[in-house]
Amino acid sequence: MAVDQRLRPRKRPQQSRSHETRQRILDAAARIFAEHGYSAGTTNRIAAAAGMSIGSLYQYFPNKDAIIVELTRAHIADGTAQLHAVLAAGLPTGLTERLRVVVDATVAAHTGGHRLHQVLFEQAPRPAEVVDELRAAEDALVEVVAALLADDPAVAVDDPHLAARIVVTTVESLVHRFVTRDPADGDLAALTGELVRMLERYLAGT
Amino acid sequence: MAVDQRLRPRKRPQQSRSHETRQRILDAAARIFAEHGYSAGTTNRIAAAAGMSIGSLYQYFPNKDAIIVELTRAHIADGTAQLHAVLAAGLPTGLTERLRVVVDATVAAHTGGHRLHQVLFEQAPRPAEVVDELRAAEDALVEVVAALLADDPAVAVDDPHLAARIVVTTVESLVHRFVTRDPADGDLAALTGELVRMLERYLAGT
Amino acid sequence: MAVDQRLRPRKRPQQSRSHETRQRILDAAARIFAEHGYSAGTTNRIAAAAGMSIGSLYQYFPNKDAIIVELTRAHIADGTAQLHAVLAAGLPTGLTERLRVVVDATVAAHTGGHRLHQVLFEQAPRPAEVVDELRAAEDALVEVVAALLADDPAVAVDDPHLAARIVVTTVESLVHRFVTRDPADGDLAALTGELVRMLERYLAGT
Amino acid sequence: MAVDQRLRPRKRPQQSRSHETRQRILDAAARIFAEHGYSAGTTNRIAAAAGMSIGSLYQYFPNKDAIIVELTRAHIADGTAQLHAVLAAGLPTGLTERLRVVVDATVAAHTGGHRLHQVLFEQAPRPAEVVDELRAAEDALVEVVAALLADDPAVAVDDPHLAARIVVTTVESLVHRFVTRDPADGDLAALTGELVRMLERYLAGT
DNA sequence: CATGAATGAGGGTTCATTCAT
DNA sequence: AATGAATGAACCCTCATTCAT
Repeated sequence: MAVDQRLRPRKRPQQSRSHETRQRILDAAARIFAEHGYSAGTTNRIAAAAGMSIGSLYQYFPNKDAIIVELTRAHIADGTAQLHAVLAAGLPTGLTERLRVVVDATVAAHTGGHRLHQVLFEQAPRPAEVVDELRAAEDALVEVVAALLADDPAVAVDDPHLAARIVVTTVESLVHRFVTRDPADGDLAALTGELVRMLERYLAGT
Repeated sequence: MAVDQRLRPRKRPQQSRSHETRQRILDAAARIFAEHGYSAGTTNRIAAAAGMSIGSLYQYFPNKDAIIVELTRAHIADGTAQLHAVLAAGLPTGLTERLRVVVDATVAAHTGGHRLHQVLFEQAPRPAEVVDELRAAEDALVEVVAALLADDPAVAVDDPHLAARIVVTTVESLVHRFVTRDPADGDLAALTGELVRMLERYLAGT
Repeated sequence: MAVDQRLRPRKRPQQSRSHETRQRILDAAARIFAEHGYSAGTTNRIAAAAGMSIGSLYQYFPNKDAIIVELTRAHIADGTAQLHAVLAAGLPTGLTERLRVVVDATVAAHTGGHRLHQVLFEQAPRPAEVVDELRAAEDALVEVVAALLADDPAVAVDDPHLAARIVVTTVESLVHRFVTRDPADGDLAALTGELVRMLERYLAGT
Repeated sequence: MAVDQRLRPRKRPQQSRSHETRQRILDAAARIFAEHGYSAGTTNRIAAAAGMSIGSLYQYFPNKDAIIVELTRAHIADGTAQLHAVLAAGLPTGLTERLRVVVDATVAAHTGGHRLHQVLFEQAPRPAEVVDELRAAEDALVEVVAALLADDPAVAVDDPHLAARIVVTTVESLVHRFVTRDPADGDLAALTGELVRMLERYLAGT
């Protein structure tokens, strides 16, 4: 799995100034992509939004896709961090409550940024590298959830690992669907409520 | 709901030859889009793949998006037809068996064409018209499933309609995920098996 | 204005049939060019408006510009005929009245067809051939007017030929300007009235 | 009267270099349009004639018509400036002499650039914006001439405003005609001479 | 003669990327 | 480092014209 040469950052953040500039570009890119979509989110527009020249932008990122990659990485990291924060904050005791918390956290992670999420995960070309990272992040999460399920006496599943994978995937997929498909707020509540119920029954077994 | 003028077909198949040519273009477009993605799937490439000049292509479709729309429509029609065929063939009696059949049909509908599916449903701009059709097709399916659930004594859900929506969405989303994530065949079997189990437990209630 | 079927000969001589088809094309072209302008007046549109296939059109005219040339020729012939008709109908006796009649005839020749006139004389490329014909027609007209001026005792100009050229050109140019520049009807009357007065004073001398 | 968005210049001349480049494009466009006409005056040809890439051209003008607009504006400004220079230089006292000066100035304004003038005023699509400017420029000129006529004791017209409009239009139209019709120099002199005589008699009245 | 599907050069325009200043 | 003018391949699409049927 050779690292794609084209995507390697040109410059290491040797100085904090440099790091700030990178961040300014990423912030601008996030705004621009969310507003214009992938193909209309031109590098010139991003540079303008970041308040710098296009030439400067290319001193921090070798090409447009490298920006996308960074943005995606940050997005993954954010999601992971948010979930880990929730887990670290201490989960409630009941299974239902736990699921509720996780689903809500996922909804929160999507809300507000789902336009960018859409660009990142639906429109932009995603290099194998990022796909791998995404998979790794998900696998890590599955691992954590599997452990939780194994420890929970209320859970009755044969293969906690498989169950964890289904749960994680289902939450992620459905929440994305629900959030993306411009539902009324009431709808979203009803759907997430039923999602929790489905998972609960599944995990609780007969 | 006026039909989007930009997307109107240019030529009615006045001759059987004409109809074949349209189909040739659509087939070529499906191949090209699956291979290159939406933006790199250029009209010139499609024309070349269809073995005709770019001018000819534009005699049959007014623009690139009209091709996408047609492809999407065909895709929806295919899926719908396949599912209705399954339902018409007579469902088995047990709940588990029924779910198994539906999930398998969905997997079959995805297999082979998931690259195209990805382009159609994730990358390409989708005009409101198609979004509406897609929603209508899904709503119709939800209706059918809701009726089935309401009639089934093994099913214990409060709101069959809501349950049907969750089931349909879950099957669709997860199967797409599973198929897209190039899993080994064994994996796919395990995942769909567990998916069936989840839905079964959900619907059977405590 | 359908010709009574029973009265039409069953078979026409090829020549006249061919002639009618040509005319159908020219009529259609006049409509299309007037409505769409030169470049948007495509040969396909013209063929469609003439109720025939594009292939047939090209059996009567070798290319688009040949149609333009024919149309221009017809336009010139029409204008000439109209003016000659006016002259043949017998001019009034007074100089003012005569000028009035000529100006009105020119306005009439422009009115209604000025969109086509514009296309023919402003947008379309005009081959040298047509330019020459146009000049010849104008020269002939100048000749006629010069003779009239020479015979008219009320006219006091040194060089009737030169005066005729100025008169003809002025009438033609200004009427075209007035008609083209979307004037209110009142405006047009005032302008043509003043135009007549200018010419009258010019010709009457001190 | 909102400025047509499509025609807004892309770049303000932030550097003097930039201003020169704009001018280079306009000069090249003037040459190309004069030589090839509007539709055959392609942006690529213009860029090539300006010695730059097509991309550069589009950094300075958002589209082909914006170039036409700019050229037209410059043309109008030139003509206006020339005439105002003549007026400011002090008109001669006699009516004939004054007319002579104005006609000569108009001829001078046309000479050399009449091919471009033809493209600009006959072939190219003219946005409402420019039409308005053109009309405004003409109206201003009419105003000035009307004042001159009203002040001149040798002038005997009922409505100086209307007379001024006729005079201005006539000079403009006929000079354009004369210059366009590639006459020998002698011809041009004779024609403009007679034009002056016509206007003189018209204005002097009986 | 009529048809209309097929052609493909060429049009205007965009945008990621480079490089001289 | 920063700038932004310059680049040009590539995109989508049009339309006059041809030619097999």
